[in-house]
Amino acid sequence: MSETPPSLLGLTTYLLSKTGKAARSRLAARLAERDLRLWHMAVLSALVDFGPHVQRELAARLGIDRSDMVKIVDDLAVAGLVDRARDTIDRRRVTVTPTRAGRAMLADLQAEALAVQQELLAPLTSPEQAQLAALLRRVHAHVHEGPEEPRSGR
Amino acid sequence: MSETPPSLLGLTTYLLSKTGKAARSRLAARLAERDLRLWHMAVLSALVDFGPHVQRELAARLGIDRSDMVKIVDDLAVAGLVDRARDTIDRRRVTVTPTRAGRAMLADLQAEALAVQQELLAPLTSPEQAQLAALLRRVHAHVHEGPEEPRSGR
DNA sequence: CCCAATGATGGGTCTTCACCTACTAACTGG
DNA sequence: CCAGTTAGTAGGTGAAGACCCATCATTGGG
Repeated sequence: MSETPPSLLGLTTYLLSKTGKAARSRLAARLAERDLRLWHMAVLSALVDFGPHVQRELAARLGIDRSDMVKIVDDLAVAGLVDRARDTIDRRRVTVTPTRAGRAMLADLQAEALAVQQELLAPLTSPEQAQLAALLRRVHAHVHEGPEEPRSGR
Repeated sequence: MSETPPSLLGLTTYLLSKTGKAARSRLAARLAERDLRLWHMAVLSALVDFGPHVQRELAARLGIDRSDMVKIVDDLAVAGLVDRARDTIDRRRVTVTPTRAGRAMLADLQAEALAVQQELLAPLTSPEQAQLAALLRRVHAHVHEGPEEPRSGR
């Protein structure tokens, strides 16, 4: 009765879009419990993986506008998850560093992400989950390097 | 330099979210060239797959609000892709039927979706693409039956 | 010492999206 | 034939996202 049209289920594009949306919204819901959004997690990940960044580098790495990065970093700073420090040699720059609380929070968020993942991929066996991850990783790498369309007109 | 943090790449949740977003936005861009959006395609698919629907059934099947469905059907009707007809025995109901142009358009859109799919999944071999589709189909079926959280608060 | 470039901000706009309400026309059961 | 319910419709709301610009402090080159 409430079946999805088979025409759509035959399109991988559609499946990716739908399951992706489910993944995003479920993870976002978990983050929201801690008053965080996906970008907050992305920023924390970048800081922990690659070490302290100047704000501008952070924005460039994650591909978002630097004025938006300001707000994200601000949220994280207020929550005590990162430290913002003026660079002593170039006082225009602000170096962002993860705090201990920030690292702990990231570990927490990663656990949540894994929980969502288990919930989402429940019907797949472990090797299948790994295979899905491997395939997606390759697709992601391909998509990420050749974004094709910077932004469709507004 | 603009690498994505490995912590994120290790999370299937993240990969799904990202590739899903890429799939959605690319397909949406193709549809936009015809002044259509994803829901328009979904409605056409439902009509062609399952035959004419009363508007309310359409909304229920696709899981969207009936007031939003009104606008989608209206767009399609204006574009000549569907016919709206008052039910003769219950004149409150409006039966929506795909026109010949609507069917042709859907075929067109499906071709576009396949093109996007080829572009997106280029790094994968054919059997790998099939495998990805099969895995995603199972995940989608699972996600779709147990939505868990109807809607997180607003 | 001045000027152009740079980094961080704050502010604002413009969409999209999901949801929700109220209203009208029409049907149905008592 | 009246009351309550249902279908479609119009409209509004609020959040989220991506984008863009003006401002201000700072720096570095000439």
